[in-house]
Amino acid sequence: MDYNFNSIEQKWQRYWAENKTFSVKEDASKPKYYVLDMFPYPSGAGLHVGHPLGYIASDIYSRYKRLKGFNVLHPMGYDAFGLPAEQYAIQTGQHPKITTEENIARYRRQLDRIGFSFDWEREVKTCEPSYYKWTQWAFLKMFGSWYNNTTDMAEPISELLLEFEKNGNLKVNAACTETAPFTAEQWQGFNEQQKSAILMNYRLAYLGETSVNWCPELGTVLANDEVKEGFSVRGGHPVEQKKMKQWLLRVSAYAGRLLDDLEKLNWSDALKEMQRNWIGRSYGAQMIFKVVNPEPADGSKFDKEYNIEIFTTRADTVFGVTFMVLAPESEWVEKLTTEGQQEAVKEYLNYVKKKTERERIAQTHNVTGVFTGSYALNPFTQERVPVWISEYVLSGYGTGAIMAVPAHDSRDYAFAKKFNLEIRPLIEGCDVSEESFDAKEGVMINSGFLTGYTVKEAIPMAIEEVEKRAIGHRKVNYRLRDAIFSRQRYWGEPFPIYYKDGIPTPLELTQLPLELPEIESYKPTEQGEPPLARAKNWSYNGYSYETSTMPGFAGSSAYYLRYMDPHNNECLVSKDANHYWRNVDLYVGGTEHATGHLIYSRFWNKFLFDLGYVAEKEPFKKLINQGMIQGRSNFVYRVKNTNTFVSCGLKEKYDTTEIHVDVNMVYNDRLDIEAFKKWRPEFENAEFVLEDGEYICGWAIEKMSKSMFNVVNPDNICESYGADTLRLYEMFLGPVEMSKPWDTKGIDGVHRFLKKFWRLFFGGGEGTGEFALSEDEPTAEELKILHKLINKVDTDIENFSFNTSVSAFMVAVNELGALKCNKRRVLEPIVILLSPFAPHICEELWQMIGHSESVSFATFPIYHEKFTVEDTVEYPVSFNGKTRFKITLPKDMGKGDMEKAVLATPEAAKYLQGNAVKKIVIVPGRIINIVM
RNA sequence: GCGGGUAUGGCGUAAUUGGUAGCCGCGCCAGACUUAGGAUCUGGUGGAGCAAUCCGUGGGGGUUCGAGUCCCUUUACCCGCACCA
Repeated sequence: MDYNFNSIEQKWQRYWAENKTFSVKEDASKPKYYVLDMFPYPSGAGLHVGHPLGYIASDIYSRYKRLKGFNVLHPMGYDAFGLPAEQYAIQTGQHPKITTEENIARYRRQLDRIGFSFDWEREVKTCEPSYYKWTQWAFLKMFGSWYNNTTDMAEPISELLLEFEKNGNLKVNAACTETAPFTAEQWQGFNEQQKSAILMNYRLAYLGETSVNWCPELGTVLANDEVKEGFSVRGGHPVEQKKMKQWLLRVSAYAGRLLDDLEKLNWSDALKEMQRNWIGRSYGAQMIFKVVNPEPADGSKFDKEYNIEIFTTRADTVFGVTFMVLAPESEWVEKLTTEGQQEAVKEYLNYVKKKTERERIAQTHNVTGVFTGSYALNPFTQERVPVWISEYVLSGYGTGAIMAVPAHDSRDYAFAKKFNLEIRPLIEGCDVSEESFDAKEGVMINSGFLTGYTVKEAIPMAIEEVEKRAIGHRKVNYRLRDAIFSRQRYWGEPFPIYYKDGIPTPLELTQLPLELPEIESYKPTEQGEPPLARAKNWSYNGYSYETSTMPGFAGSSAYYLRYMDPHNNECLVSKDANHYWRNVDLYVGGTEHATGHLIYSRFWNKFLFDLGYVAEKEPFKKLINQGMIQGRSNFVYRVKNTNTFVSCGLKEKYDTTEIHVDVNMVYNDRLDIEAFKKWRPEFENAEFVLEDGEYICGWAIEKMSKSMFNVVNPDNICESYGADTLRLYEMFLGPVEMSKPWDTKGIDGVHRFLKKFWRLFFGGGEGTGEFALSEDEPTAEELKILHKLINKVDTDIENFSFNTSVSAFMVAVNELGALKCNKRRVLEPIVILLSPFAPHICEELWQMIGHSESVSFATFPIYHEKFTVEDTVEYPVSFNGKTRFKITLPKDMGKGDMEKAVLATPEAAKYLQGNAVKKIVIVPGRIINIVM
């Protein structure tokens, strides 16, 4: 009987669906295990062979854990809000919901064909009101919370209100937007608008006027992780900075915890490092520099005293400050610009404003700046230093102002050189004539009380002195900024907020979900308002709703929680379900979410943890980043101005143009000429110059995409080889974490393995006869093969090393084939072992063996060492590290006896040639080395 | 510029974690069945040499009886961040 994978796979996919084989419920009698894939955005292009790589790996792991007796939660869903569907809607007028539903249906068909063990009853789609109700709910919870730095957690804003009424904000230690101090009396005197504005400074989801990444092409703002090198990640359109009022999430409040808790996670070092850099913690001091009146004669501007506050990690270098620099956007700029410098500063600010983000990046080391006319006093030396403005100081980091120490900071150095400012070295023996000395090492000079100390000693001493003199304080700074949370788009979650007399007011929780209204066109309005402004009769008792929608990461931030209890209409996830499933044990997905989704999700989870809604501090315990599968493109070579194509090996002899050719018409780099002629009308009469009667195509590794004609569709692979072969082959290609090009060539080897395996059940590798298993006792040799395999597969799966497991299966099947072994007691356990990798064929064989239940309910076989351990060991014998001969010795022989046995051999005498033995190194079970 | 990673046959990779380098597969070579089919099966396949043997894990150095594995140094490629004070 032949291995008919098509009918087998259809049969079992139907069986799993009908019997709901993979449906799970909370079950206190079993340990839980939660395996999650990053859910896909259902794009119009469908799946290519690269997409399922991670899904296959996680599916193998899920099935394996099930065999090991775990209650496995393994769900799947769709990140269904997003730009492409909306762009399509703008062009065609078709509702994005329709496009999205069509794409989801296609994804589902493709996924089903690969035989995943998802519990589809738990499917979520972020665009459904029953789902985004809980996205909106979380937003309202954030709106209603503030971050208490003293308790280091989020707390309800109602408690903050009580405190305001009692003591004002004087005792409040919050992560908030800078707010002027006020007393209880003052608070009570504020009107509604004022109160609302102040509270906004404290809320975790807040409306703020900030400089945002504005993408004119897309007509929306973008978060920092959605912008790369001045272009939008989606679409690649230019992005500029713009001041706008936007909703933000106070992610920065959690920066410290997001960084510290990273330690406990079982993620790759690379990914953790990426998050560390993104959060960017630096320890230092905040310090005040007094501004002194430079021009007393016309100094009406300076009737007030100003303090410039700066942040530095190098407080030890304060004696080397020779000037100060403000960011162009700094609020001090206006205050400190003197009469005489008005024109120059204005001109400079204009110049900066005109530059786009892209230009600033391109001209990174272009030194520009202007003098304000003002001077500040060095708090340690009382020296007067000039205050400058320059774009190299960023308004978004620290205080937007710096003390410049050109001798020990390369940027300050470049600035000082350009504008001829003093460079004062502070470290013994350093040479600053050519470049600055940035390293934190050496002994301080010219530094008052710090002179003579090393840099390492001086930094904490300087900070201490700053605090003692009350001119500043210790400070930890983060690079992580609050996440911009509104998008001027249609296809996203509406904000459950309306504006009552200009005051942003939340809907009641019971009024959720606030559904996305129907509109006639998906474009922004003529006035440049978001598309939702077009909605008719869409208001709350006449008060207009917020017209922005939430960004893509809103829906994906808590979906792993929703899977635990997807149909609950009362809460995001019930306490029971959450306390059973807790968090994700294994999360599989790409690295591209390192600084986006994976930060937001952790933040979101921590916030819900603070409020007591979830049991765990971290959402994803272990994370595996699957590599990308690249495409392997094929080329044909057309001789210029002709319709003649030359084979790759001959192309140097002609003047040719390289043309991408659809890889589906190429086999082992050999072109199917007939298919090629039919591919495009212009090639119908093409002529060919062949090599050995064949047309050989050129090739290159490129991104897998439609335009390169190198997309390999998993459906086609399933059609011609079967899903089990596809699954095995994707794993066999190499470690899951590694990026690699797809090459269909090698797939035959894996397919052959399955056929060989199948044949074992039909006459022990011999024939194609009837199903025939023997009940005979297995021999020691056969048991050894089996138990070696059990051990190997078990440890390999635990280590996520699937490629080596597949190799181990191949070895075992080859060996059993050579022995013509068709014994049930050997083959039955192997069916179980292989079932996570190739579930369809294993289900079929399992049934043929005589089991009535799915192999998914089998138990993983137990490894017995006694079946694999030999009584004798063959040792390679080396002389001074060079292997010379082999000797077989009993396994339990003592080291002394082994030495004697080795030295007694004629070979030993030959290689020793009378030399004295200095020492014999014996590694039991491994090697014997004789040192002469 | 800073940070992280990788480097092994013609190719994808493996190596019980410091112990016989090259498992498994592709490709290639030979053979079998058939007869020119991108089928199947068997055997061979790191390099040099008739051979014993020698050489081999990007390059150079080191530790060790022994290094693909550990340390130093250097080169190439990949990824992330990038005026972060």
